[in-house]
Amino acid sequence: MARGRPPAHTVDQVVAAAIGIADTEGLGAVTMRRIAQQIGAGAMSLYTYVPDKDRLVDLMVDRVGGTRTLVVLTGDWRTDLLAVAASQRSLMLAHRWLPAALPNRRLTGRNMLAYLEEGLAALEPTGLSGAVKLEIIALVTGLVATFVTAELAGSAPVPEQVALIGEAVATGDFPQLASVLAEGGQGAEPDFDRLAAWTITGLVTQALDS
Amino acid sequence: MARGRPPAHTVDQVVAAAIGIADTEGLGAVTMRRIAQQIGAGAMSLYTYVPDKDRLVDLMVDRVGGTRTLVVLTGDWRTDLLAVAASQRSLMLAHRWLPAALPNRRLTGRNMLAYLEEGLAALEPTGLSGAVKLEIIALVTGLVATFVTAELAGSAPVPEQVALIGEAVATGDFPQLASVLAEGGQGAEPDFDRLAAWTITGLVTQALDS
DNA sequence: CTATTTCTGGTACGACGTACGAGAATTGCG
DNA sequence: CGCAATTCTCGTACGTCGTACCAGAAATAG
Repeated sequence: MARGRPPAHTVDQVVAAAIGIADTEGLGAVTMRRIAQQIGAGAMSLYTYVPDKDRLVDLMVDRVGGTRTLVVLTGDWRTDLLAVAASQRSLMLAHRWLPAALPNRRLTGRNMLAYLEEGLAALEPTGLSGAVKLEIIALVTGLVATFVTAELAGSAPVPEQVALIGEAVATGDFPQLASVLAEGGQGAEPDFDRLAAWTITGLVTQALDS
Repeated sequence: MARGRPPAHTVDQVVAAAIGIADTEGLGAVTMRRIAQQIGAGAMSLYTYVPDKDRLVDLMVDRVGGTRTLVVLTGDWRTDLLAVAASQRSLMLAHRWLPAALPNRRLTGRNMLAYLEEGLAALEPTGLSGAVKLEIIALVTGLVATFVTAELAGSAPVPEQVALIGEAVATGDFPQLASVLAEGGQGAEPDFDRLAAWTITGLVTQALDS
């Protein structure tokens, strides 16, 4: 068995290389040629392991999903769903490209399915329908991505922007903005856990009420 | 005055053409050559009106922002902030590319500043610091984008995915997922207003408590 | 008229994803 | 052993993108 020329690499090597590049240089630096160079192969050889780049990103997402801390369920849906969200947040902080990569993904990987499974299990005590549970999970994932994106962006205003904004404010058309700029205070980091607790429990409570 | 060859177009024409393409064919179809063709110009002529494509997208975002329904403030921050969010949601539904275009934008346009101004005014009665107010506005914008994205995605599972998921489920490793698939019911559309009310109010309440 | 300024758009370059196909490396069969 | 069948490798090449460059066109100022 195992006829034909033996593969010089593996799918996992390809995906791992891609993740490494994304982690250190951002998602934009992940190109077929760059990955190939990383593992010492020709660009076209990658297509032996992966049908196209879009699927490769799917695999990247699923693979980092495998490193997520699994949640031990308590049976209280509030606690459990928040734990799932917190676990997902850690993952996104470890791989900053993840929030940007998530949109338009196919959820076919086993680790993504495991994530769904975990969320469904957490929501089991609510007695909600499966479809609603899935919708809640999608929303929670989106909310976490939003929070993490805000967290990562921090408040780093580019000088160019400050100049333009200052100019616009000088016209007097934006009094609120003017006084905020005059304040100039640094924004305290919002507490993810508390924000998540409120928004996520709110989500589920709404579903239960309707 | 007005020396030199007169411009054959205007920035507004360029931006409007780009928005038209994005509205009908998606953000991916917006390319310099395509826009140029649309207004009957050479691709390179666009660079007379816009420094580069990234700034053009900034201008697109700001221009559609100008069509947003302005909110009449009541003085109650809950009502007013939710009204701002609802107005932003309508905008995103009218321009489905907006949620995808929003990340990494420069907030230099007057309409974006007007949006911030409106949000700040809505939050004025809370007495929160300017920095925190801005952070809340950013989060609200992100939440609305998340909800709209979920809304637009609907539940349209691709057959290919269903097959792969069914296969994985058949292993018995995902019991929750299995029973959801067996259910097969269609998910009721989540009610944006109620979700927004809960999550956004929660956001501000948290800020007030800390 | 001429010099100056400004906009136009063809050509071209270096990225990108990837189709194609010749060559290399392996196994199975005679 | 030789030879077909199979499978992976990767150089070349095409069509796309954003956009640098620059010669030419069209206007005004003197």
